[in-house]
Amino acid sequence: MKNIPNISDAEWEVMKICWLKSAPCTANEIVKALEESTDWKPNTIKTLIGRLVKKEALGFKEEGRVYIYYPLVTEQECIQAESKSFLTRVFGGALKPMLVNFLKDEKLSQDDIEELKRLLEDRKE
Amino acid sequence: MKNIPNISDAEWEVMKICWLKSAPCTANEIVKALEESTDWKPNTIKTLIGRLVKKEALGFKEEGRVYIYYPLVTEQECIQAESKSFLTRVFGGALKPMLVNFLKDEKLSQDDIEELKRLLEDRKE
DNA sequence: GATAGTATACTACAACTGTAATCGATTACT
DNA sequence: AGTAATCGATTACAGTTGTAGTATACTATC
Repeated sequence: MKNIPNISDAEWEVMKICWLKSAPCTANEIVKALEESTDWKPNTIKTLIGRLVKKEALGFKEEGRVYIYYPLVTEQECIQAESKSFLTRVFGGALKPMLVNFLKDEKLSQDDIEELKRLLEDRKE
Repeated sequence: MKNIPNISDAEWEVMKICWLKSAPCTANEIVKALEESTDWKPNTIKTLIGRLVKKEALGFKEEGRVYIYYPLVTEQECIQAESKSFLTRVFGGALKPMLVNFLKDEKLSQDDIEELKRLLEDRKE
């Protein structure tokens, strides 16, 4: 399998934009989107895009005068990779203790709990 | 509440040793322990310890000629902090999607599933 | 007391990150 | 044609991290 590059916190925000929009987007579209959720300067965002290209997390095509960018890695792949690294670091790779920890979280609603339970039900053969 | 310092991957390994041993331990004890699980040079480990002291994740007392180190933050606190940052970055802070993601993991045994289900049961009022 | 062994402290250095400013090329407007 | 606006490329710069080497101070030994 393809190996997923490390994506930093700030870079992750850029990727999220690109994943959200199904179509490839220009640097400016990314900048616009991020100016709503962050207070990063356009140059900062350009830098992040550049780094993601270098890491091969984003690809681009020249379209006339501008570049249009598109993800080279899927959100699922990245989530899996990040999750694994988190799990390894914090829980020594042990899935269950991690889940136990989170299932205790206050913020789960009764509905959430129901849904999660159903999910577990389905896993039983 | 006290604010938890950022602890890097490598530093986390050092903290795990300190949390494991309930008693405060010397640099050498930490080095010994880590030489079994990693191939870091003693100096590397000393550096990590030093950084953790500077971040106030570890404290120390001089005990004759050597220092003995002890955690200033609990494992629980750090796990919570890391978990939160992971959740925010990767899942935009949404707990349920994260759990859904992990509950689908292949590596859960039937027993695990049972236990997790019981945990959820207990949460229902 | 000179020397060899330790312990901690200081220094090193490149890669990655967050955060941007500036440069150079091109285009659009006047 | 000259000038301003725009886009991507290059450069900047400090803080963190991984990974250690070197220096310094103290102690134990010969």
